[in-house]
Amino acid sequence: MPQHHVTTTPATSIAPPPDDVERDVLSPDCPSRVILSRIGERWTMFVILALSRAGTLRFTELRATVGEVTPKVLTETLRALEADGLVERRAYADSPPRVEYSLTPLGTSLLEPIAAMREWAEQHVPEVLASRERATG
Amino acid sequence: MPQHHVTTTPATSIAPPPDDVERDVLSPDCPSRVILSRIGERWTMFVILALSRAGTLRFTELRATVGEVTPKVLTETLRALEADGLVERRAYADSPPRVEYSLTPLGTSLLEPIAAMREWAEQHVPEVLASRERATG
DNA sequence: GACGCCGGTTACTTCAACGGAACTTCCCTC
DNA sequence: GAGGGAAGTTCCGTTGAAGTAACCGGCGTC
Repeated sequence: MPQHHVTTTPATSIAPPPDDVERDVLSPDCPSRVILSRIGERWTMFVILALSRAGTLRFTELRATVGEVTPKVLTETLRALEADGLVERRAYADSPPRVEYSLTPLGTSLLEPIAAMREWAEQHVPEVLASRERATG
Repeated sequence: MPQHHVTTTPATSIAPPPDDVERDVLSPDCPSRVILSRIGERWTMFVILALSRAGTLRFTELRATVGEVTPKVLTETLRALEADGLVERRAYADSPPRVEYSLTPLGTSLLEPIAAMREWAEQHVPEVLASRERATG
């Protein structure tokens, strides 16, 4: 007895022609969403910042910088960054194998907006955390 | 590199005292991670941008702007943003109920780094997507 | 007195991210 | 020929965000 023909979640087409901002941010191709969801992933920022300071790092060096990422997850992170053109992977046919990772120019250019976000974060996240605590803890 | 008694996966405490950048970005309280993982969530940017343009919106207005978010998820998103002090929720004892959402000053201040990120995204995400496509598609 | 609206809630399911542990290949050294 | 090191891969399990679908409570209207 679906009294509520409220179509619980229909809403398709109840929206007035949404302007570009709203539509944009919902699209899987929305530029902001593409990049924010990438750098919002657990280990992405770690890799980018580590490479930005070191210039070039090998797989095990990246891993040794923090003892808590498993090789599987680090590989996934690096492959994603490589696919996005943000990180370059250079493999040498040495033995033992040697693979070096570094930021591409594109990856380097991302450091600027990241810095802006970091600045805001360092200034304001204490407020955010305090507010979060007030709301139940 | 003196220490190569590096065991395969334990890695707890093999890391040399990491400097602040690396340690920081790993902490759950790392300012950057706090804010990036918040705005990286599926609907957060939508809410922030919609409120920044409209000033104030009611629950159903937010929902109507795009017909694809369920009330449950929108509620969760708004509650999280409210707990973080980024969004303000004002409920009126009217009938039918009326609830208005708007950005707090803190939430408004976040628009600036978001704009920087959006600018980068609009300039460079096409490259990212092209690169992604090259890598298998 | 059922209907509909608003702003939700509750219960269940699905999916991708993340994590743990062990195994692999190639070559080198002991 | 045992072991080691680099850079992974494979299998499996957990978790949490997101989605589906349905229900609710006050109130004003028909």
